[in-house]
Amino acid sequence: MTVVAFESPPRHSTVRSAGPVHGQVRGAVSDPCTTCTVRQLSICAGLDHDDWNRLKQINHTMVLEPHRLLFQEGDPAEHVYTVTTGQLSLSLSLPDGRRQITEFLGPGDFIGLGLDGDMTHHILTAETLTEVHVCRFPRGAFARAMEQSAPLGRRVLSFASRRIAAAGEQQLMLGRKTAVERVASFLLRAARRNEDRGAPASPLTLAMTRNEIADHLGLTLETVSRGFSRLRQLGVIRLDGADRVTLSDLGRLVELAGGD
Amino acid sequence: MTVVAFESPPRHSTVRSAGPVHGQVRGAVSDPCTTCTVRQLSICAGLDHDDWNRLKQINHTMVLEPHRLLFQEGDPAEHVYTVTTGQLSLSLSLPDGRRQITEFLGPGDFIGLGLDGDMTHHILTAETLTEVHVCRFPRGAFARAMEQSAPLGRRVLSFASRRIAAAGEQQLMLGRKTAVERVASFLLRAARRNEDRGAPASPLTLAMTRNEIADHLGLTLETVSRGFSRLRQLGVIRLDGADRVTLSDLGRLVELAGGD
DNA sequence: CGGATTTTTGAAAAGTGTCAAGGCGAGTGG
DNA sequence: CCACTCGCCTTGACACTTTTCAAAAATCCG
Repeated sequence: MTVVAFESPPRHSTVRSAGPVHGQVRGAVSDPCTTCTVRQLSICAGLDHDDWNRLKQINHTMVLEPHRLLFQEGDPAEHVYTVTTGQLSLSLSLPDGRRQITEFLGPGDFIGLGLDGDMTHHILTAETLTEVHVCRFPRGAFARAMEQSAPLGRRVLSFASRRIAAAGEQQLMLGRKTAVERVASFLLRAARRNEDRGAPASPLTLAMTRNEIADHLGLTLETVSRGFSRLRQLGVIRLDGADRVTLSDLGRLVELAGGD
Repeated sequence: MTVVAFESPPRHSTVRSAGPVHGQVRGAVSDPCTTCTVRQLSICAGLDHDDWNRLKQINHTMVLEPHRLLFQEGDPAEHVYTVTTGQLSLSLSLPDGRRQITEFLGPGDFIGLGLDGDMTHHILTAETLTEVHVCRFPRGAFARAMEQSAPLGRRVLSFASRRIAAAGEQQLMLGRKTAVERVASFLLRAARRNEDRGAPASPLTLAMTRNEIADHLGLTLETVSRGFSRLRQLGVIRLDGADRVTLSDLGRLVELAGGD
């Protein structure tokens, strides 16, 4: 990533440690999907059996190591993906390196839908946080499957709608919340995400570093760290290592998050 | 809008002047569309003639005065709209009144699509800046029309995609740009929007107040004003009154916007 | 023209970023 | 098994940007 020096660009999220590896091979591509079971595809997209029959012919499974790029801003967009295992980040960057992570994705999420027909290149970067398994579909074939199956089309539009709603929340957070409120909001969303998957909300394990959280919350890693410390002092959370967080007072956490 | 006092919520975007009127009648609803011509609907959604035939039966025209709410967060969402004339804002608020305007809309934009089937209530507030004309469609009928017409479906998904892309840009701006960069970005987007409509980019007329711009950029109105002044001092823009802006050096404006 | 609203500008305060040092934990090699 | 190294996290002190509070200037509109 080229770093261009401007007059006095705030350092903020400039990459402080070496960037991720981004070699020729971006992940191992297995043969047409033998590992992608109906259950997995169902996790992917909530598809019914018919949809699966339509899609199973065209999908591949990919396994990516941590800290690999699935694609970058500007790459040609030839595929759509659904995550089955692991977590990754979607981000946008300014020419001088400042980065904004728009979303953390996990099992069940689509990647690469934020493009209509004329847009042939990715507008953001997808990077793995952990080892990640994805199902990959050629864009065209996926679009055709979508037009043949009204339920699939609805599901995709519904996913897009939820992304727009989430983007609005994120904008409210970035534009109007204080540092502590942002950290609290972040933990709250992580907890709700756990619950949506049927997992307990409370002892949650973060797959991302303070720096990545900072790039998501529009803060610096130091401020994020101070946010965690503050919440700990207030008795709202407990930290067992940097990545294990127990939420001891959810009601108060909601208040501290801006009450929403 | 109820204002709840918390410990020490930063004032930021708290409404400083009286809120907008929000009476029983939110706009005059005319008879099934006589004023909505094919051309207008085409502006609305880029629809072809068949789509128009499908939709013309179910749409109404509404005319709204400036500073009226089309709907609010929490209102039941029964309709979808397209704007034919005027401008309005979409916003989200925290319980204590802090507000984030996620988008300014104008002719050709959809309103109310950010909801899937299960979501029956609006998650944001739509407020007119100027007099606004919209075409209104019952949600269900619009959804049915969408499933019958693949082009319409594609167009809606494409619109959703562009919104997601725009939301990403906005998040990058809110999370990572300085005050001056935000103001510059805002002007640049307004200019590009003009160009997209075939209008000249340069002498642009702002329909929104400094306070509304501030709520869009995640700043205070004072900081926005200082941003305009700074850009004027730098010779990048010229101001004829607060709402008429001439962009005298577009290249430099792009640099000042973060170079993107 | 005059009152109200909005915008601009100034000065002080607050919040967050920057720089710097030290700590903790995981993985490695002796 | 322990010491070492490396990366990440935490904490402190200070600087800087933006907010807050206040007042003057400009603009709008009857």
